[in-house]
Amino acid sequence: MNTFKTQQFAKLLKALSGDIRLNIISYLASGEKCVCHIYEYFKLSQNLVSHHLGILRENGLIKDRKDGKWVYYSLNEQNIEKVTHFLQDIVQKKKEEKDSC
Amino acid sequence: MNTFKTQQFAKLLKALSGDIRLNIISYLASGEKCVCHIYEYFKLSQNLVSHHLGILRENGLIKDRKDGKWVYYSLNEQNIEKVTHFLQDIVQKKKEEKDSC
DNA sequence: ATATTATATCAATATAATTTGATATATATT
DNA sequence: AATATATATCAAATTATATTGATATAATAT
Repeated sequence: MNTFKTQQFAKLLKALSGDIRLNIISYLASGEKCVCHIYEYFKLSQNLVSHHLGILRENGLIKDRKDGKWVYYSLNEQNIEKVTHFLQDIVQKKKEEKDSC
Repeated sequence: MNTFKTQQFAKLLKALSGDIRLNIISYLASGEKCVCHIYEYFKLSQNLVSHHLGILRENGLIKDRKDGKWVYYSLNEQNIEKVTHFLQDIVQKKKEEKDSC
């Protein structure tokens, strides 16, 4: 079943695709946040948010920074952009296909 | 839990995020294909591919066109681009945040 | 009319993701 | 040292998604 590359992006897209996780990503666009701010903001349990942050972190979509007892999370823009570029390339390829008709 | 808009995009991303579905999307970048070509290309069962095409179609990510007994599928670039723009906006917002420091 | 081909759908099962509750770890405060 | 706080992790339960096999529909060909 096709390329390793596509499989990798499918994994990244899956990580982004959860309702909670996409909201967290959106929230982090306004800057670095510690876990407690995130779960208070969304009124979700600490362990649930921690779990979703873990998935985003494991997939390289966010970065973590520890300071005292707090862990601050922020966007890893470069990897998010890899996803947008992958999709953009597909759309672009389609457009070029059209031009050559 | 946050905005309707984010929820919608989470749904679109989920539709894109399956390994099979993302491969189909990639394949359709090279032009319109009928269902039989798609499942033969990937060596998958007809009903499985039909199911995944249904999900992509319901989410507006691909378009269908019936011709005789064939159904041809093609990318709905506009809606795919809505997803990339959504993600791009998040990254952009983060960058602006940085600039103002 | 019958048979064939392309696609979709349905029901059952298998697999995976999410959520909850409990506990562990590490840091900070008293 | 004992307590409190922030975060992570684990196991169990719930819910969602993927896959398979069987059947339905609709168009075409004989």
